[in-house]
Amino acid sequence: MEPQVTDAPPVLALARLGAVMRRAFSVRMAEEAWAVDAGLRPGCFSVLRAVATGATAPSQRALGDQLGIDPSDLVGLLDVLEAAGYVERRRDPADRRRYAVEVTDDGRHAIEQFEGVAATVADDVFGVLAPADRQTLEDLLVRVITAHEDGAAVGGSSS
Amino acid sequence: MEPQVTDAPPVLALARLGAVMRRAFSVRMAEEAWAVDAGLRPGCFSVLRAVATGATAPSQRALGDQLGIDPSDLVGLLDVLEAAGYVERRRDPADRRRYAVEVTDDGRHAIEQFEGVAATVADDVFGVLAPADRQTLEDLLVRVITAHEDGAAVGGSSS
DNA sequence: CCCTATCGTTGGGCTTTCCAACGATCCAGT
DNA sequence: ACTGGATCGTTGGAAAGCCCAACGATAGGG
Repeated sequence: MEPQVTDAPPVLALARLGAVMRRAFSVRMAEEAWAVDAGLRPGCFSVLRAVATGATAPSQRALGDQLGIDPSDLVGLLDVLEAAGYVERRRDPADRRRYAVEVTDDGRHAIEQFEGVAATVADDVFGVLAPADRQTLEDLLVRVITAHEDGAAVGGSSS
Repeated sequence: MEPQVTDAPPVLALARLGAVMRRAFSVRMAEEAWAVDAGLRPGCFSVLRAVATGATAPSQRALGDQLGIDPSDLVGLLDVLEAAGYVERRRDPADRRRYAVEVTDDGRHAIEQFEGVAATVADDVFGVLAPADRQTLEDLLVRVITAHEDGAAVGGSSS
């Protein structure tokens, strides 16, 4: 049998795979007391890591553009992160409209924690592949993702 | 410096990429009159193609299990597809609880249409890679997806 | 014949995502 | 110095997707 389960352009299938990963991550994270107590949502970790990996403390708009998150949604995510003590909002002295978002030591520690959880999820999803193939897949994915993070919206809001 | 733009387990980044693809597909599909008139939503096409590619006319439960879609959500998607004339719900004579969902000729034609749109989206997303790398990536993704379609829930509702 | 399980369906709740508008602040031109 | 337009963060609400609980209709086993 084997009736062509997925065809050439697996667009919606990949979308579904992404949703599955997000949900799996959310479920695993719900078991971590430190995350639940702080009210951390899945999106918080994307933001936290973007803040930590960026060279300089970015503004919220720069964060939103990089991650493709609407600035209005970023507010709530940063509120949670700041309440948890993982980031700090400081006024940019050069432009007092902006906040310079900086990660704290606790924030860096939290990143290590949740990356362990992410690794578990990745094992569940990519574990079906041989190690070499898995490495190849992850490398290619990172290339695609970083290419689109650099500011190229795919098909959406071209105002 | 070189602060690791994306780390080893790109879990949330892949989730975001999937969301971007879904949205891009939705936007492109909103420009197609035949799709808008029928009220087709992104999920409809996953279902339609699953019905068409399956060997025998599946039941709605089988469809939901295969695609990871809740049976309750499948109802609305099939309602739209049936109203558009792309599928037909026939009572399974052997078990009158079940519907045997069959694709129509119009449905097959619609699949060709929307797969062209999906190819456009795939070009936008994967076009940043060299053709050989893109082919490798798509092959590996298909392998991962099919492996999880065969009935292995990743992290969520494992009863 | 009865009791349990399954199928499709309905309804509701939760989360994420997107969009419009508003005060505060910066910048350019006069 | 003042003013008009643009940008930043924030608020509020709308829309869509996903998941769970419950219900009638039907099938199957004791």
